[in-house]
Amino acid sequence: MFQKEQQLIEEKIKEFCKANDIALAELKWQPIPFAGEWGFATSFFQTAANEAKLGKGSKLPVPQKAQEIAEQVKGILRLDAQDGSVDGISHIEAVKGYLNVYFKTSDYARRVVDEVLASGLNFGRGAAKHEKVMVEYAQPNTHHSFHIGHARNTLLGEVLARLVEFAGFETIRASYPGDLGLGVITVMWIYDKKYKGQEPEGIHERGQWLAKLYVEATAMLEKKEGETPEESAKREEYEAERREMYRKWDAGDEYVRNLWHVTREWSLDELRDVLKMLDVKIDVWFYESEVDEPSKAIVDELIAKDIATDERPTGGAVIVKIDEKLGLTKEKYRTNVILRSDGTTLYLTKDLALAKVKFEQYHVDRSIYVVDTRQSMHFQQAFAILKLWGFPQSEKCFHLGYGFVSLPEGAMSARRGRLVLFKDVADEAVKRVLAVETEKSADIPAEEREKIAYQIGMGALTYSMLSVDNNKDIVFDVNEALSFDGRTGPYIQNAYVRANSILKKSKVEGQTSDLRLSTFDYELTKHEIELIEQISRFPQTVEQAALEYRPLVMASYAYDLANTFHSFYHAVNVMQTEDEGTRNGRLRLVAAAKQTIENALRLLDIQSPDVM
RNA sequence: GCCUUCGUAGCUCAGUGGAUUAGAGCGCUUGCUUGCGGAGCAAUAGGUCGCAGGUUCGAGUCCUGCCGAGGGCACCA
Repeated sequence: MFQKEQQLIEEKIKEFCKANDIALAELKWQPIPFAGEWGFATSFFQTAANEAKLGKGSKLPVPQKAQEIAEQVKGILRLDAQDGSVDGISHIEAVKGYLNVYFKTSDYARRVVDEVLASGLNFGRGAAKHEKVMVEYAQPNTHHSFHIGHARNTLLGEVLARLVEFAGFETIRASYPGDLGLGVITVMWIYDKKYKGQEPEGIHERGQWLAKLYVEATAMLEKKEGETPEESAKREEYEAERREMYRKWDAGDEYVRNLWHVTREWSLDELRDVLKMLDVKIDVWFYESEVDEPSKAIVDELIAKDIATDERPTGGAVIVKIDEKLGLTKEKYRTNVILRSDGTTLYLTKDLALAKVKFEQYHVDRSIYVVDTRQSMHFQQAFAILKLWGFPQSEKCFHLGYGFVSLPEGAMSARRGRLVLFKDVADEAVKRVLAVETEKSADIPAEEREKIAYQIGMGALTYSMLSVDNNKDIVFDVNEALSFDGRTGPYIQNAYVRANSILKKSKVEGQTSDLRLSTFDYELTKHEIELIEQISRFPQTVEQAALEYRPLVMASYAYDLANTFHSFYHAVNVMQTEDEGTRNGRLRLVAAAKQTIENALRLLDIQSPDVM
């Protein structure tokens, strides 16, 4: 925001150092980390260290030397500032080896608030990056149900997509459901055997029913301790039936394929509804079943290019000796199979084929995979093979791994049906918020309450998933996830509601342009200064979160911003401000804060309710 | 054995090269509602940043080793 002034000062420092033969190190600017006033700062420690190494100048310890340089620089800058050549700067200080350049508060406040209100929903949006990013997430298996672990995956992916999109990248959202394999066949087998023709009412009931069938089927097929010969025979008979169904599916048997299509659609109906609940709009659907057959073609290509080794003639598989092909002497990526000896494909085969499609058909420059951290080896191998294959994009492939979500009683298990379903948690969230609403917000019409309860409840759940760094495991506790106090989604939403409430009361909602004359030339309190400071950091936070692929950076920022607003709210009473100019300035500041909170929440896939 | 993630307050977690005194939330203790909605604010207590070396003017942050925990290592996904 003050690049011009910063540049000017930088020039003067360089001139000074050149004239005085000081080996100036690179100037790194940062905001002054003290509350109450703002500006930018740089240190001279590196420069002082350089001088010491060269044995030049006074033999002071580095910190003192840095301070000496800072003071000298301050000396020359002050003269210029008094000449009026550095606009918008109030004063300059040399403290502990740092040069602090302070802004004129009224100028700074006006610039920040003006920019936010002029940009609105686009405040913080980055300039076009001219690169295409594809984020792959929401890859649950069909014929199961969407649980809380899938929710973490989907929210991380969606927020990442929103971040890179807002930061200026052209963004494609991709989903890759696993719709084939033994788990899928198992559900179809028991359905066909025991429940043919049945179909529960309701999208979620029907999807969840499939997950229950899987549990039942697994129990029927699992070997038990001390089973009788009759039981063993029964179990083996079931197993044979399941194998036969898999064979028929593979052979394209019409009946089995039809059964598969119908039941798969039940799962996808449920998935699509969950995504709608999470406000996620997927652009491209890659089904595992659709990339399976085409992926076999790339195996031949990799053999022809001498990247893969065909050991089928000796009864083996098709493998890639990754380390050897890369010329590595120490084992790192090792060797992996890309085609089984029986000619069927693997996870890796399909991911390689899919990557090719992403690069060649979708022209993706950066490819991000939001997948469980346990698969990091798989992705390292896949990216290494893509590099061997000659795709320069392999350098910009990124696996956003995340720790798995478990329950206080242990890991979730689809086989045993020990799952916490997303839909159940969402319903519980709404129930809990409604209970609070009824108590605290009796004035809100009943028909509105349900909608608000959903926004708040999902805000709590979503924030709880995003406020932990992605590489950490989460032990899911409903009471923690749906907490409304402290560092939570509702806390941030409440800051938005309060800002909204002030604006509504002051009747300037939607016509803040009438306050354009406010110039912030009154003495700002430290709470106002901190709020403006926090707001001004939003654009760089967007940039950082997007380039580092870290939703947590934005989640932390949103909390800090809300926290600063809540403090401001208590310390400064806007409506009771007597001086009209001051009150108008504060109203504009509240409008800017409201806008920034809304923009931050939107990036976090959390809604901003007007009242709560 | 090799690779990888991690070890910060009683608990859950931020902070990953620079600024007094390492920060939040929960929990504990205590104030604040005749004020724009208290899902809030303010204050107090609580830390040899796993251990030991090293690099650096400067290390919770980088490097090495050790201890402890999780995850992964060719025909599952």
